[in-house]
Amino acid sequence: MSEEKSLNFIEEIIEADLESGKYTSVLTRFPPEPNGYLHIGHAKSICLNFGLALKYGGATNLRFDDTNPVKEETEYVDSIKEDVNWLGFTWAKELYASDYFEQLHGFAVTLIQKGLAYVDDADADEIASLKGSPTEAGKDSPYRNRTKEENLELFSGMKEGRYPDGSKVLRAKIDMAANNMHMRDPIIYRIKHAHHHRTGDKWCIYPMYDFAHGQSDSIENITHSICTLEFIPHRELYDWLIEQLEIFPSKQYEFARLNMTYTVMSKRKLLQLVEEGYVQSWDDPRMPTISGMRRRGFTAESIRNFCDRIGVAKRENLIDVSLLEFCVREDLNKLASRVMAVLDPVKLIITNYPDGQSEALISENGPDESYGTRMVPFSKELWIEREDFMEEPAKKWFRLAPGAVVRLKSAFIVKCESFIKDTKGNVTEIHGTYYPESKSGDDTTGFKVKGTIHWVSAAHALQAEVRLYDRLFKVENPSQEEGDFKDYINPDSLQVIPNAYVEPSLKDVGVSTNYQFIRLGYFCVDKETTPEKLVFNRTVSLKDAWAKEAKKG
RNA sequence: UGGGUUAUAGUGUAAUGGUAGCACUACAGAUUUUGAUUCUGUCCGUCUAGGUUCGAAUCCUAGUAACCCAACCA
Repeated sequence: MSEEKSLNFIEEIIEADLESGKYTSVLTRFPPEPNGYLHIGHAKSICLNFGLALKYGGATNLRFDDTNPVKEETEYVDSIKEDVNWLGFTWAKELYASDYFEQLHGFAVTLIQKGLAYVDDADADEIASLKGSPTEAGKDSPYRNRTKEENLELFSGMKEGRYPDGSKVLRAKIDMAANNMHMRDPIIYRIKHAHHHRTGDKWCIYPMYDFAHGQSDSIENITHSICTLEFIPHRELYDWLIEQLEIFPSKQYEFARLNMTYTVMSKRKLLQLVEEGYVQSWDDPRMPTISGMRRRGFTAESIRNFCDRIGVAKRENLIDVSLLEFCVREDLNKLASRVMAVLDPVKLIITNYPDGQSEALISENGPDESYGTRMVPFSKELWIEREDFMEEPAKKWFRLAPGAVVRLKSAFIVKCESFIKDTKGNVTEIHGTYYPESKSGDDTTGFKVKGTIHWVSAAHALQAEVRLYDRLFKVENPSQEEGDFKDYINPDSLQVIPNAYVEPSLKDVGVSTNYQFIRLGYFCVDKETTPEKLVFNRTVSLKDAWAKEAKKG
């Protein structure tokens, strides 16, 4: 009696296709161009394509759409494979559109032989001007009526490298007056004397997207070819080519791409951020790239859950990043061990605790026994969070203040007796006394304290660099603002704390392990951590009810 | 101004002629040795105007708004 989850529109199509017997199984594909790193928008597509195959017992190919050699690189191929894998998906076949160059060339020859394609000598500007406009029909190219023989000869010359880049193209012969601009004799092959990351210098003509994508789908017998909304106008051409070529009829379906608040989601813009140094790399933890989010400490599980929750439909959307943060906290809450770290330290001296003494206290690693426990050293001098002390306590303040009492997590109850300030008025030391009978788990005092704060023993603490990340942009939708999207970058998206203190149990941590720094947030070990220097990334803060309360004034 | 696509709480997404539901957010409360988690509750919605129907988010008509299309990019 599981609750039936409603189907998205693509699932409805698939179920209808399966039921009618049109197909007996589904084959999808994820078709990235290897010209950039994958981002959370791709994750939506990956989860959709692979998820559909998983749900309906089919398979998914990973196919690189590598038809433009000047933009594509092996580095990107490698990162894409790593990201898809990390997200938890396994492709049936690793394929490349370039694997089909020979067949694709054959298809082009077929089209010419059928009188459905011609070689055009016009240059880019001429072709564009003859194309007309959305409200105005195009005009035929003067080369449109060449004979099949002439076209065959010319196309063969193109292939053999007899012509320079841009001097000729092969166009499908469809309808220069079509309402759909993509049907006005689209270019299907162009000359590029460029080195291809896989085929090397074998080719100097390359198919355009429209003459590669659908044909590759068809060659692979893809049943449901799922892409984003902006390809809707391409579908007519997609179907036309398959029909004229008389090949396997793959079908294209379009869904709305993901947009998310406070970030940008185009490879072009992300590339700019990297190249112009607004972020340090594609995997900068502020980036919405999969590698950036991974480095930031997001889990694959949480990203999959997010993609599940945002749904699949055809309307434009702008997802609130707080949903992603919710998914991340939800998963990390289950899996992260709790430890103590102090980011903005101020010293707390327990005046009635013996000098030079220390003791190991048992602390739970999580909310229940399954997380286990660890030992944490306690001593006379502790670091606590500056923010946890208020000289003149606000209303509803549960933390430290002159005369106030708090529990030190997993340790003792302390009472603040006094504090010292420097000449600038900054608190430099807080003095307090502790109640020896109030030891955590063994408290016989009967005191009820409202607040519990975290701490680390000054003598035992480890120094660490902690990097706090905030949203990359100051506005919800930077792409829709006036002017350049880069004008809206948040200058405070990265705050580095060079000398935070963390408890000694973190001495030999493994890169990318997730922790909860109690009361502060989820953090993970950055790849730049060395035996000499610990580096943590804040994945996401904890929800902070006090911050809200404080804002009210 | 041609063609295409889409309109349901603040944000997403269901309801396929029959009680407008779910999640996030926001707000309020309970529990809490994390002001976390957990739990409970509250606010808020069918683009507009007509029509068909016992009954319309859903069907019809006319509007309106948003997005996409004129790269030898994908």
